[in-house]
Amino acid sequence: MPKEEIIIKLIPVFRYYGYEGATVARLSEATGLKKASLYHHFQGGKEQMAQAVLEYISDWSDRQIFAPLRSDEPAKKRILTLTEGIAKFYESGKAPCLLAVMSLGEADNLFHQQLEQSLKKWLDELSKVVEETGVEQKEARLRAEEALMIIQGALVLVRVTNDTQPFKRAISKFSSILLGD
Amino acid sequence: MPKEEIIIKLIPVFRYYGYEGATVARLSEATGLKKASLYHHFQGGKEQMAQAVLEYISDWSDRQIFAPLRSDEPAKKRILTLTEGIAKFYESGKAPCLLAVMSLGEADNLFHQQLEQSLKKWLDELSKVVEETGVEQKEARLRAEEALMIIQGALVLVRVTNDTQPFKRAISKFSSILLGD
DNA sequence: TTTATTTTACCGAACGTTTGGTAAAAAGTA
DNA sequence: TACTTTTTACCAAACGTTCGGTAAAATAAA
Repeated sequence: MPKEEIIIKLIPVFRYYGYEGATVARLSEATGLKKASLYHHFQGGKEQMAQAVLEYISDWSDRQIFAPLRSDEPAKKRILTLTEGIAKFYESGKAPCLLAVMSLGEADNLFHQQLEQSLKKWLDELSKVVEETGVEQKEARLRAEEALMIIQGALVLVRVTNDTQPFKRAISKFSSILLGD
Repeated sequence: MPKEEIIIKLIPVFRYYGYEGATVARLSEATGLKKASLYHHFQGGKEQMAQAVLEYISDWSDRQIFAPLRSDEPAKKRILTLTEGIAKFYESGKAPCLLAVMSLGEADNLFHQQLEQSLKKWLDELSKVVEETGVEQKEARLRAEEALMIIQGALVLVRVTNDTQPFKRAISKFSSILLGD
């Protein structure tokens, strides 16, 4: 099995169970590979699997989220495209955010630095495109921050209520916050 | 040691490590009681400890958050008091939300129903007080929802960035969302 | 044949939990 | 009151299970 395919199958386990809840047994079941096969591909064990998943998500974001955000289209249109991307990224609110989930417990000790860096990238990239709509730096930063908060908060609400409606409203708010209504 | 004192010492472990990360060893260390002593107080084991913690937080919220929200003061003032209460509840953003943390992994299977009920209470109580400021039901509900999202999202941002500033801004937004600016 | 991949079988350590017990407090009895 | 019994609170040690991880053998691919 190609490594990328393995990683893709690992992702939802870390996403839904968190680092400590993502046992090697579960990771094995999700990939269809026996434990020892996983250790063949990831000699660093579970930590390396999580690392690979984080890197994969990071690369995926670069390609699917951030690159389109720097296209030559008008800033406002790029923000609307981004909004659709976010909805897919979080599967309409049904998929927890890996970043948020990994910022708890032991995982935070292991990965804090890159989690922080990933979030910083989100803030930076969002800020930048908002600035390009003619908003000054400070205000743009605040809007990026609030937009991310709304999404992260929506993910929690959806998880607890089993209702994706709040996420849809959050997605709508997301773009209106960035665009300033 | 009084049971309440034990529960209070259990809380931060579940809050910071999540259900699966909250090992009995950690719970033992946090309380100062040996494992077997914990099992003396909680025959249902770790699951019962988490249950007790959830109930304690629920009761605490009733007394410290929701009761003041139904006082005889003007609705706007009650909302401002609530805002201060929230800030304390989450220790200015440094303490993760137990509800959000327990909505992941195995804990969600065990406690989903009461987590859902707790969140519903937050939405209901917030909606109600917003309605009392003269806002119609549907709009009040949406404001309550957005206010909770902002707080939940802020907790994630604070956790990842180690910066409580976003939470302070979120707290400010929280009341302005409920009050309609 | 050589190399890469997967599997079975297994390991020590940590997991949540239970056992068997001590010491002190509470309750019952005289 | 004093004595006995019961209950409560706690702990050291061990339980069976599952954890993450490894070694050697079997299989597949080149």
